[in-house]
Amino acid sequence: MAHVKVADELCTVSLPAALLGERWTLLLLRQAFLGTRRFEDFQTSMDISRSVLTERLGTLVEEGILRREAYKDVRTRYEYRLTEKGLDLYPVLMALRKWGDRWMAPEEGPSFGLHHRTCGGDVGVHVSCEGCGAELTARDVRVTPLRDARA
Amino acid sequence: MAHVKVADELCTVSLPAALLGERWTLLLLRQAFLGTRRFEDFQTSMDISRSVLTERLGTLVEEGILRREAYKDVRTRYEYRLTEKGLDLYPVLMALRKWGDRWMAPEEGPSFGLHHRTCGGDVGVHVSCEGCGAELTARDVRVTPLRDARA
DNA sequence: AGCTAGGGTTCGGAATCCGAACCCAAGGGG
DNA sequence: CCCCTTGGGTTCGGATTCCGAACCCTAGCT
Repeated sequence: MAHVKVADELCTVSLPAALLGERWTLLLLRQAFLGTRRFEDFQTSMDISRSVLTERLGTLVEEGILRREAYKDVRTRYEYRLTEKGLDLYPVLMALRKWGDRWMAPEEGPSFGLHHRTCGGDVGVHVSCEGCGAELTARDVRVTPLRDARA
Repeated sequence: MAHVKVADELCTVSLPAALLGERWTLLLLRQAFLGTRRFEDFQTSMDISRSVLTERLGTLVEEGILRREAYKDVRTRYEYRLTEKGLDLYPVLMALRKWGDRWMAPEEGPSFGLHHRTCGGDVGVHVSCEGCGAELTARDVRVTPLRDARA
């Protein structure tokens, strides 16, 4: 594997990476998956500045990952909820968590547990071959530049 | 699911998220998985400033995700290679790519293909139950705060 | 002796981030 | 009727971080 070069603007890893690799965005999504929906709750639970939070929520809405929706509490409030596109980021967060559990876990273990709602089993994340079903690591995968490869 | 609060410093999602959510880090890892190893190659392939690259490579080495190693070319050079801890981030990158393929792919499709080296099959990423094997979405998972939960 | 290449470091200016203060609309209380 | 509170923001000045460009150092090559 000799230093494959790809055009960033067209790479389906770098596009999401640029988005999620912005400060706070991943944390914000973690909160969203934990059920946080309101501006105030995001702000206090993550300890982010209000201006930056406004901005991040804004780009996530623009990107179609969150949806801003009015609803009636005692009066009109807004909530930010994951769209289908947003929910589809679940594997990314789970992969992150698996890695965190293994390599960065504090002594006391993870701060919350995740279990299959119906059978109680642990949640796993696996990279596998759609063809033969084998579990794959980076070494088992061949990378083929499809276009725009120069060196 | 009513807005679970967790201490950030102890959460195994936010710890890695803080690390990977730093600008450039995810892109750098993508390059690493594509086989890039040398300072110059990282710099030109990602178009990152040299000072920031030095810094990022430094923190990744500190974190034990990359290893800086001297080797003999025509003379002594250095390369940055993924450690076991680094290689273990593969599922994160794959999950990112799957999502990118589905939601941000340019017209022409992804810029490179990934296939199982031995059977040629597509690479998949799945969140599933370790107990019953069922494929899981966010909705199928119950979150249980294990400690430090306050509201 | 001078040139080149890899791998950095060191600037000063530009873009981001932050905390704190402010704004505004809609109830609620007195 | 007036003031207070709450959610959801916006605005501001100062502190960080980022960036590009220039510089440095070492070995080999010519």
